[in-house]
Amino acid sequence: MSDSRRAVMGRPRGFDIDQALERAMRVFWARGYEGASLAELTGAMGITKTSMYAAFGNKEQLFRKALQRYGAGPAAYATRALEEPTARAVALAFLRGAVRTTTPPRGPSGCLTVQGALASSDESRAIHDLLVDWRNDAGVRLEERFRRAVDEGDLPRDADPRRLARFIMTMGFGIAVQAANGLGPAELDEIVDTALLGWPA
Amino acid sequence: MSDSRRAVMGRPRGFDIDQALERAMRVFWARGYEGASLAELTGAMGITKTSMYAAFGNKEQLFRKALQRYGAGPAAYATRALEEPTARAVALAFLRGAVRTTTPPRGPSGCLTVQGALASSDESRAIHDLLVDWRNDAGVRLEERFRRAVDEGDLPRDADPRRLARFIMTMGFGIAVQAANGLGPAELDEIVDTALLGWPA
DNA sequence: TTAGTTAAGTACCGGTCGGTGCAGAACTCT
DNA sequence: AGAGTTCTGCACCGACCGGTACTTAACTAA
Repeated sequence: MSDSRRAVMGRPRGFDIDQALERAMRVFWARGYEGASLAELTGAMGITKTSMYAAFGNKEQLFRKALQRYGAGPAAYATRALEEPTARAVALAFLRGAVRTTTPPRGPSGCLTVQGALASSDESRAIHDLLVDWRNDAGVRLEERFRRAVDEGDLPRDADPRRLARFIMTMGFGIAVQAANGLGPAELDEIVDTALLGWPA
Repeated sequence: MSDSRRAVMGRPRGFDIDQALERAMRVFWARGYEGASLAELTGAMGITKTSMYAAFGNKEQLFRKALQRYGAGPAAYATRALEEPTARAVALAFLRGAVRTTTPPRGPSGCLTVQGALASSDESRAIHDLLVDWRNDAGVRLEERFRRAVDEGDLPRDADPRRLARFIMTMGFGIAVQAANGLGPAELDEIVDTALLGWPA
């Protein structure tokens, strides 16, 4: 491994592919999949359409790569939250993370996976479905974590892990919309506190 | 008033303008503002582009009329809920209404005001802002209702009406996303029950 | 019948969409 | 140096975008 220093043939790429992807991700985040035009994407990436196609394939694959990067970066809080010791701490960390990510000091408000393609025309059905799966996967992982919490006695025996996970996911999605509506982190944190008032002891 | 039977000059309109608007609304609901093309809109409306422009002005005004119709029709639950006798009943009616409207037996899943233009390119910024205002207005009306509930002693003196309203709105938005994700009314009703567990006595 | 008014259908507008063909530039390998 | 390989910039593609000019159809008023 570590061929990164191996000399490669041909003209070397004239731009940082990671930085270009980061910028594309932010455009998709702000505009959604269909709302982001190639002109705006490549403009923000600082490269031409030709270079984008050579490096990423096409717009759809660029979005898929951007979504991967989003999951590993801004949305990593969702995975980290699962490591908290109690179900309540998981829920709190998850929602606080959602608040932080959807209200960055600079950068787009909201959540890429929600803004990406909630509604869309037929051509981008593939992206729409990809995002549905992405969001549902996050819910399933939360559900499994809560199920473990029941096993560990950290949640009451009669608690319904699936239901709790869906509730937390619903709050997360709602937070994304509220962030797009202009609410800031302080206001959203209040909402999170309110949501957890009824959390099973 | 009631000039509807007055004879009007010129060739009579060959389609039902109300029905056409209803169909346009459903296309916007499913596709969002930008995702709905004139071709698809007029196709569903059963008229030509020319007739649409003559009757509604342009795409943006068609959307505004469709949004009005949405507020008076599918989204009327939001206003009706305010008439419930207690704050808790208001919250429950609001969320149950959101569930029903976002999961119709036939017709698009989700909420038109959320799917419409969460993320969008610059050209449709006007529609984006219109929807932000629409959603925020709904929150303000809920807040006022909860404030009244505090005055009437129906909510505890220390309850924060704005915070509660924002929480309920957040749940409503989240429900819209979950509906778009494929959840059905039964599952969403469970989520609503979970959300109201911590509602102030 | 004729003039005036409004709607409908066709054919078209410039602009932008995502995507490419091609020539040349910049590199490695022999 | 020369061949082989890869990336870049420009010009361009057909398709579709929202929107419109113009002719014709269908009505009322005189």
